Amino acid sequence: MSVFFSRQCEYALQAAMYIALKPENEMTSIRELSMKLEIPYHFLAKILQDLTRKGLLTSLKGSAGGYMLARPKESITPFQIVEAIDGSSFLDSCLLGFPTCSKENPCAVHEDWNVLRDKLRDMLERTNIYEAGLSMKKPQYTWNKPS
Amino acid sequence: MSVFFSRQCEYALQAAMYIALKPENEMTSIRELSMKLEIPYHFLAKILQDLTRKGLLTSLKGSAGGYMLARPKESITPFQIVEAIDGSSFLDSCLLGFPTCSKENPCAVHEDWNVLRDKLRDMLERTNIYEAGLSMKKPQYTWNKPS
DNA sequence: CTAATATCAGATAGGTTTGTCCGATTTGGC
DNA sequence: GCCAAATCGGACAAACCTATCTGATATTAG
Repeated sequence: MSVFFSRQCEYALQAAMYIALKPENEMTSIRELSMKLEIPYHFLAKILQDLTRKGLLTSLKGSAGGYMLARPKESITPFQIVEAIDGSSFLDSCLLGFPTCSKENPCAVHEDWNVLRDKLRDMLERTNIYEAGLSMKKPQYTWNKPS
Repeated sequence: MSVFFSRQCEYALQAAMYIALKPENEMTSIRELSMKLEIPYHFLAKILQDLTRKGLLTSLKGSAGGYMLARPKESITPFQIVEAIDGSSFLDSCLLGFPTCSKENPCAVHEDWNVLRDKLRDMLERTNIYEAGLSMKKPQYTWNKPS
């Protein structure tokens, strides 16, 4: 059990925050991301392709190629990344796994889980990947941070 | 992504709550659980064997055999079921998937996630599987509920 | 033009989780 | 004692997720 998100989604979030800290219009290669974030190269490649298809990144082939954000770094939220990779089904599925779970036909933790889920969503939507990247003290992200 | 817990864990919680609503010392068979809760028979069998090995259920072979709770129904929390099946690693792992995440070296959502996780744990620990079963309005659980 | 260096696309391998099958064993009822 | 009904145990299959490999394509530098 990868806590909540899939591995792909975790890697996507890590990569997006990393790219957001780079100067705008500067390309970031899979190689760099893979090495700095310790993510398997080819696996990461697939994920970045996915994010590109979903319109969150733009890519450029050839030497000096790589990826950059498709939109302003402050306009992309972690939630949008999650949505692109894992989808948003966690927002309306039952914690206990009951196929039908509703206000009229609730499971034992239906309401409590609703509250927590909203907080989780809020956490992923009230910030953006740039601010999130800035807030991190991890060395993979601090080394190229503006001072 | 099965929202948070594994399928096995969801089934274990569903089954435990069901058994907790049965009269004490009455055996519940895999067949009954499987049909009422719509859980694959053989898969459920494995899970119940697991819960038995972990000391949460007791089993009896032969006709009129089945499973019952190993301890008083009010003393078993949903959290204990989760712990037995999925473990409790979700309590100390990073939401964004960073291998090392700590107060000194936090990820972007470290503190927020800590708070949510504590609430989640509290939700699973402040009740027991009997109360949880009683609180459900789902027909699978209400049909044999005391009035 | 050529070489080097990127991404792109598809096939494939490995691992884990989910789900199935079957024979063995135990228990209760006749 | 015998049969029916239940769990037990191990092997197996299917699906999904993670990860790898390879050839094709595009771009830049020289």
